[in-house]
Amino acid sequence: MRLTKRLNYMDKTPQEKESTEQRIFEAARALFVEKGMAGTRMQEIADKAGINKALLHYYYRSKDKLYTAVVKAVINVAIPKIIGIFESDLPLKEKIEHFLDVYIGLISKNTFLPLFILTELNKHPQEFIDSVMPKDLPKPDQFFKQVEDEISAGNIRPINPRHLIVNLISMSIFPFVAKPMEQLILQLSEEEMQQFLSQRKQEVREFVFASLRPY
Amino acid sequence: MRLTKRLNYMDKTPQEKESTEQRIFEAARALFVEKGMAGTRMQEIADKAGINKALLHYYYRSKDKLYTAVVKAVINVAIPKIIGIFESDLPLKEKIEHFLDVYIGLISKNTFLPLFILTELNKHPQEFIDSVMPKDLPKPDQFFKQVEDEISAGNIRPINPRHLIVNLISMSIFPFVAKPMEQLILQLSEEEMQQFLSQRKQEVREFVFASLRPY
DNA sequence: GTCTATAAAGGGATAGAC
DNA sequence: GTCTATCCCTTTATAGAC
Repeated sequence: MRLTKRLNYMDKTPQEKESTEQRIFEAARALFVEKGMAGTRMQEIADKAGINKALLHYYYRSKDKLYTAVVKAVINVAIPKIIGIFESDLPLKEKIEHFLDVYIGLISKNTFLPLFILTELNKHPQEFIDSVMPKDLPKPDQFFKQVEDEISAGNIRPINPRHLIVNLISMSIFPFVAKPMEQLILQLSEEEMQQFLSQRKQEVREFVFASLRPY
Repeated sequence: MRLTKRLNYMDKTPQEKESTEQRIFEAARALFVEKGMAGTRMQEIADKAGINKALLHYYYRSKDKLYTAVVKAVINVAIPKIIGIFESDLPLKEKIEHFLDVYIGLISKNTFLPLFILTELNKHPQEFIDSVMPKDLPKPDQFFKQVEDEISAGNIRPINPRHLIVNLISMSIFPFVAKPMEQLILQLSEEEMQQFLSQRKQEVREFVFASLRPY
């Protein structure tokens, strides 16, 4: 029985590529993210991984342990990725554009992921704040300083950089997560909605830059 | 056996206040919203309602029917409430302020609700678009016109009103739903985070108004 | 490591008394 | 309307052969 620790579930060392353990993990990840812990059957995971149910218990002792492994891996990959973008060396406006590019691109292809992470983090908030924070989590300090410099230079209006980050993330992630809700509210057809979402990147960019204009 | 239709789960006619059926519904609502359909046990619902498991099946024939009743009620209350605010008779800026007031107030007390609605709507998007849309769903047309009038009058810069609504909703709801995630990203303590969220109303107001300034 | 077979527990649903 | 007792299918977990 093995219970391998893996920080990044996307890591694939050449030797063990497509090992049974990995196939199990990947199948579990996909299903848990889509249907949640309680909504996923061990049998489904086994089927998707192309192996037998008993093997799941051989590699991961219980459903609970398998689930926990998935949750930790997913969150430990996603959070640093978000922060990482803010820590690049680009100038502020390019950084914001880059963030919107990468983000809106990623999310529109991974609809389930944000909801899964949000739900999970809400279920055990303290656990993750404790277990993830101590690590090598990058800090958005550089971004904060950059914003303050631009304010001092009179290039943008005064603004609390933390709220700016939260506004950016909110306007990038939420519309995709809440797509069906918005479709209801805005009364758009599927095609119109698709069209609407494809405009987001440009619209958010314009909205934010307009807001940052100095008074 | 009864299967009462109730549009608003907060309705309580004086006579049947705290009827068994209502207590069941309310217990089910609280648990389903918090833990989802698959994550909630019929036994839990019975316990919370202070009655026996068999009674659940007496009032609602199956778990599935009970769940469906809850989901429809919750969504049929929430969506019109969101749109309703945009249809009031206030001038644009007051309307935006009113929206932020009501919204940020409501959501900060009901953390689970938005995630539940989003998850549900993502699971059966078309079903709800069909079953909710035909009804008396108010349309945000008045708000759209109002925005266009202000643009024509030169009071605000040109902006697509749909994106404005989505920006407002995103910046209001998301930060509360994603509280633990933001705590990780911004590296704030629980108290600092509480403090941060209490500033949201004012910050979003300022951010939006700054963005709407004419060029 | 991987399988088949089976135990053990969990949980939705119903029967029937009151 | 409400309860107790019980059924029975589903699902997790283990035993043991290969």
